[in-house]
This record gives sequence, structure tokens and C-alpha cells, in this order.
Amino acid sequence: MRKPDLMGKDNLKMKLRKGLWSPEEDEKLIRYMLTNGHGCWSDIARNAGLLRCGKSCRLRWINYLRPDLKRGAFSQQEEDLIIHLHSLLGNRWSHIAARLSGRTDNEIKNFWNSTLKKRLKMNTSTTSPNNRSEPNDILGGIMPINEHDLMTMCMDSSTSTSSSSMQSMVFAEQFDPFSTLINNNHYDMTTVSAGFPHIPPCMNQVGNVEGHHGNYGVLELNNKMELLERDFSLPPLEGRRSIEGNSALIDVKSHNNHFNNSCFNNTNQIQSTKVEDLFGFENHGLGVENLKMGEWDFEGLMQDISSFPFLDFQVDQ
DNA sequence: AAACCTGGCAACCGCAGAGCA
DNA sequence: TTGCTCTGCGGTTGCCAGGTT
Repeated sequence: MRKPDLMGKDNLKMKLRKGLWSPEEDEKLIRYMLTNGHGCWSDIARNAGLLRCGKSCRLRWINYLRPDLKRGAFSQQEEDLIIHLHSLLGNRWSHIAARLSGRTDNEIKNFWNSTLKKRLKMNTSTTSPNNRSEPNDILGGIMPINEHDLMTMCMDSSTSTSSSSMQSMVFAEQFDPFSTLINNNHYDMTTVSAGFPHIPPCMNQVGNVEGHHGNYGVLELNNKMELLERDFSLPPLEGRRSIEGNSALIDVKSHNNHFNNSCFNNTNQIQSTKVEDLFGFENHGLGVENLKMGEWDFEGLMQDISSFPFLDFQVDQ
């Protein structure tokens, strides 16, 4: 239900702030999100007393303020996974982000553009095409996959003896990020976010924040998450895995029921996460059947990826 | 010490798709 | 059906800190 713009468009536009977020603005947004949960972003901006457009609030929350973000440098495994997924998905940063715990599409995009792209360029210029099938090249960032290879991989994924499946196995051995990210923790942090309206006491208030570069709120929030983990008896942040990386955490309105059904039988009982949760198909509203990647289809691709040993989660048939 | 350069990254912009009146 | 709004995504810009000259 849309609400009339009581302020008037021009009036509103003139007052909207741009640029870096101040600590006060961050605190307002955090406080509002933790108390009221997710809703219409323009309403959030208005109700939280922020002179920002809803879009700006959404970006700030998703990229910096939401509690399950993993800060700091990318690990080697994450790096490898990004390179791998980029070779498969291209610049579909949101899809890539959905497969990396606690990382945002913006973060990955920046990392790719500033670091990985150059590194791959250097590797490409120093690597002979004849060596491209060597596993070391994979690790070096040269992905020996083109669309045809990919098609073959997808088609062959059911026959473990095929050479392309063997390629998959090579990949699986080289890229083992999920083993550390999720194998030990078959729960999903979104189960916590799904319960935003039922946030435990530790999340109800946000203290003073301080930090660097406008991201002062993150440390404080991580402290809150530690309390949250304690309250829920959850494993630590490193093992958190958001269902769709970017937006599932905050889209309580649309995901609440699904998460409650798929992840919880009651408040504290955590069940195995479904594969579509992990990969975010359902939550993106992208029906698998509709998601085409050039000449090959996304489902086949993900089936292929899911055949990798490091994807150690249950697949509902 | 100052000017300049560069890399990293936060934030904005424009577009597309979905949903609603 | 049409038009409007909202959301999400990818590309791009611009600021800032650190390094170099």
C-alpha cells in the first residue's frame, strides 16, 4: 500500500542528504531496523528520522550496518571462490555474494575490480593457453572453462566417470571454501534475522559507535551479535551463512514464514538448511526454470556445482 | 614539506522487473 | 492495460588515505 507523499516531491528532494553517513544517521537506522525490522525503505527513511532516500538507507544497511557482515580482508579461499564463481556467473555480483558468507555484492565487486581483475590480467599475460587445463592455473586464477566446457560439465554431472566431471572434481579439490564456511555449521543466520520481531534483549539497544571511515557501527553490532549468539547458543560469526547474502537477512516481511518453516520447528531448534536457501533461488524470486545464463541454464550449472564435495549440505529432492 | 599519484572503497546513478492501484 | 512506486542490481563516480616524487 503506497502512501501519499505528504511532503511533496520537490520539498523532499531538496532536503535529502547525500554523501557519507554520519554516526548519528547510522545509529538512527540501526536503532530503527532493530526495533521495527524490515519494511518499505522509503518509510524506513522517513520514520527513522533520516533525511535520506530509501534507496540510500537500503544500501547503507545492506552493505555496512547489517549484523551478519564479515569485515576484513578476503581469505584465500574466498578469493578462489570469487574467481571461480565469476568465471561461471560473470558479473552477477549478487549471485556471487549469495554464495559467500557475510560478503556483499558491492564488496565483492570492488574487490574484483580493484584487485582480482588486475591479478588475473597479469596471470593471463604470463600464462600460455596450452597450460590452461593445469590445476595450478586454476589456482592462479585462470579458469579453464568456456561455455562449451560448462555445458559439457552440466550434462556430464550425472556420470561420475566422465572426464568433465573429473574436471569438476579437480575444481572441488582446489576450491574448498564451503567446507570451512558451512560444513561445521548447518544453521543459517537468517533464522535469527527472520526473527527480527522476536529479537532477544541484547539486540534491543545500540550503544555509542565509533570507528573509521564511517563504518563505526560494525564492531558494536558484532558485539551485539556475540550476545545474540550467546542468547541463541549459536556458533560464532565465522560460521554464519546468510541465505541470500545481500538481502535475505533484512527482508523479514517476505521471508519470515519461509524461514520459520524451513529452518525452525520451534524457536530454538535449527534444522538443516535447504539447498535453495543456501543458493537463494527461491528468495531471489528467480525461478530456477527461468534463470538462463547465455546458452546454458543456471539449474544445470548449480547442479554441477552442487556435485562438488565441498558443498556438504542436504539437497531436497 | 608539499604536490602529485594511485588504490581502495563508499555511495550514487540509471535501469529493469515486480507489484499495485 | 497503463502508469506509478519500490526494490534490487550492476556500472560508475568521487572521496580519502597512503605512497611516491
